[in-house]
Amino acid sequence: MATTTDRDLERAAVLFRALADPTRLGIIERLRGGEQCVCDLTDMLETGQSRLSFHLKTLKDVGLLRDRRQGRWIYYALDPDAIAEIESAVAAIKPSASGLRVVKRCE
Amino acid sequence: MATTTDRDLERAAVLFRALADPTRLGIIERLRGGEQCVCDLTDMLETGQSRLSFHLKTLKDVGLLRDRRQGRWIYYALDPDAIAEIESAVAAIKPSASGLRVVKRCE
DNA sequence: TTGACTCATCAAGGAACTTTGATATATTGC
DNA sequence: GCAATATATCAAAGTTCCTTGATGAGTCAA
Repeated sequence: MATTTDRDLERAAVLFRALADPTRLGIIERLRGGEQCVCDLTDMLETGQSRLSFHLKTLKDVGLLRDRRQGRWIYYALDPDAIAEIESAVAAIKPSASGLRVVKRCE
Repeated sequence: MATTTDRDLERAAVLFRALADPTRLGIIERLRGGEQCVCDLTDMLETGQSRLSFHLKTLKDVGLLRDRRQGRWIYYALDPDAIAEIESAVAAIKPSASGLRVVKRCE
């Protein structure tokens, strides 16, 4: 089991903070089925354009999304590596088997 | 596959926000091995008392920690149910198998 | 090249979160 | 009861995050 450094905690916190918003979770959910252009997301999420753009950038900045321009549209997609990173961050906070017992008390 | 409601997204965002801080992740990491009293956490995390108390409350308020008083000490422990809740929230953002293909384009 | 369209960026205001130091509360031992 | 200890709570200040409306930049078609 690898040890967790301060830098790991920082990175995990950054990822979790990116997920700490219902609008951004809604974006991610809509990208589960594959990439979407911003126009489709705007329709689906019923949100202002600059607001959506802000949240897309937030997710992209931490590596959760990739984007690609095609003509006048820009397509966003989930980055599977970042999703895997989140899964491992969650695995790192799961109680260990030995943790099911009390292992220490103040004397 | 259950559908995700706005309320689910709200709740998931609340959980992720609680995890979006390195100090709180440090607390959780130290509780993986079992419950600890605040005094031990203060020593380990080298942080001010009121600051630690604030973060413990933040984690407890969203259901991630439980506490119990024993004499003059208060012991905190991870709540396994909340950890499971986080795991399912993460599972809900994983790309679906069909999402590996592009399923829709703007025309 | 002009206009329409799609999206990003910027600035300003407001809201939410965090830290700090001071004070309050509960428990224990004397 | 009193003092000491462990922890919570509160208020004030600082910091970060979010929303909104306005503007800018890239692309296409005529």
